[in-house]
Amino acid sequence: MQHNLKKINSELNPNVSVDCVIFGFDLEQLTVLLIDRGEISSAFGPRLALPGNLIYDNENLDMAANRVLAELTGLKNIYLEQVRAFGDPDRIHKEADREWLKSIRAEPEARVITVAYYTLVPMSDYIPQAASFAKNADWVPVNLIKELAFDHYEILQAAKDKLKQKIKIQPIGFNLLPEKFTLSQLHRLYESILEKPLDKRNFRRKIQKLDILTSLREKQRGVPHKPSSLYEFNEEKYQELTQTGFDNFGF
Amino acid sequence: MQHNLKKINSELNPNVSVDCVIFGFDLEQLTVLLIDRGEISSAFGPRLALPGNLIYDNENLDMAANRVLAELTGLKNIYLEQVRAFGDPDRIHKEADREWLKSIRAEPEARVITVAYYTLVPMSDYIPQAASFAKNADWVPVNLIKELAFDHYEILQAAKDKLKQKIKIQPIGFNLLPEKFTLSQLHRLYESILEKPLDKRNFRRKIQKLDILTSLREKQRGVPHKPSSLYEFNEEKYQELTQTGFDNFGF
DNA sequence: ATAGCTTTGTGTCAATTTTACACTATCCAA
DNA sequence: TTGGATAGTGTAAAATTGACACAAAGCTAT
Repeated sequence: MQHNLKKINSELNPNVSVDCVIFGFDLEQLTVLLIDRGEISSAFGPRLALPGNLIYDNENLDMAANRVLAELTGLKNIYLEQVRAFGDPDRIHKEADREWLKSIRAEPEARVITVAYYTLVPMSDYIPQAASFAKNADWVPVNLIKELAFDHYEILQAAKDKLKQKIKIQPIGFNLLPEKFTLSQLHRLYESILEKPLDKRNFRRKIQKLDILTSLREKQRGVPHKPSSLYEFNEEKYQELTQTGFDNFGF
Repeated sequence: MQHNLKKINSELNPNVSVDCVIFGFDLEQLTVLLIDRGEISSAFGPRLALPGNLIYDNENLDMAANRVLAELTGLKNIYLEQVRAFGDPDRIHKEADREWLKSIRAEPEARVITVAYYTLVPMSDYIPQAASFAKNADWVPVNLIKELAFDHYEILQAAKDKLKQKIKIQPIGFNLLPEKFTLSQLHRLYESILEKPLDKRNFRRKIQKLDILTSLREKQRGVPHKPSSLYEFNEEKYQELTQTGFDNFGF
């Protein structure tokens, strides 16, 4: 066997990982999919972490993010957008994190930079109980998160910021909702992403003007108040819109 | 000597590099600072590349970008903003690039992901002739660039896009101008960043309303036309503005 | 000195967009 | 039937945008 400077394909690269910030929306608030790392770490610090892992030497970053996400949650073929790279050499400094890495990595002390991705999925795409292979992933309301493993809290904040920006430029929020939804739900969604209240009437007017909603002849049932009508997302118009691009959807 | 899995501090990390997109403005058009790689590569492909290099294992990415920039151009203490990571395993596929790497790197075949940064500097901060240590860096008008080494052309485009976005949200363009400048120069700057014409009167109106310019009692001299008055950038007001944040500076 | 070239600097009006704001309608539960 | 909850709706004032043209000031060449 020769000098092994040139790495074999399909070998893990000990220096580069990807982490995924998967946003959901429970119709009340923004949530994010986190991995419970279990007892090993709980004695020291936060049990929760973003789904992430080292990349292989022969895969590009986008593919790696997709693979890791699939491995940890079963979510497949999700379009993930890059947030940015995080590369503080000290980003893994908590004792619990070091311990945990020892249990799962060949080179736990290697310096790792990570590339963060984010995306939006309907929460129904991932249901914890049903995902047997999932390593204890679960949705957690973003507001309740006070700390995470490694520098994942910082990553989460960066992803939130990116999302805030993005939603002003593209109508991405729809990815978070079920097929049929109400304008109020959409309204709450925007408010929880932007973290500020939006005037109801003005919001509705603005959304309607985008002309990407199809009003269904259907209403909510069983709610203890006036039922709201349901809408669908008009994919065709949406495509047009993102093609031509619209500069300003400022809230 | 022991098994050397744990890397020594201050060792180059063969897997991670940084590249810097340094924008300037020659009062006519947007420019970018490129390194001439010289004859070694010219037989095969583009001689020009972004300033960049591998990071050390013990430095964070932002610091690495700053160090590399200083080493290659002498520019110091520049605030660099991250664009994103680029990690296609095939991003170094041109023959010329491989040859060049062999001449400067210990592990030329290692898979490298790179983290791109960008910033804006007044062109007067870097003057090629004066920089003896600089490895043939020079300003090149962005419009003239058709190809670059590695995937640097793609990186440049991504940096341009980021800049376009950013300038709609923050008045960063001022970093590119000399201390005293005219509104026409600022106008041209915005046009060349946004790559579209802007109505002169409307532009001026909008800028003035920001209230971050101080009109000097001074005019251009020696120009073969009506001299324009010079302005200074009012740092105090600017700070206020970025603090409070302004959502919409849409052109 | 003057004619010609070049760029600066300025205002208005119409159309659009934004903001602020309050009451009735509809369903369920008690 | 009443009370509680949320849905749904319009308008007027203010601010912003977009389109557009001409006189003023300096230099140069004659």
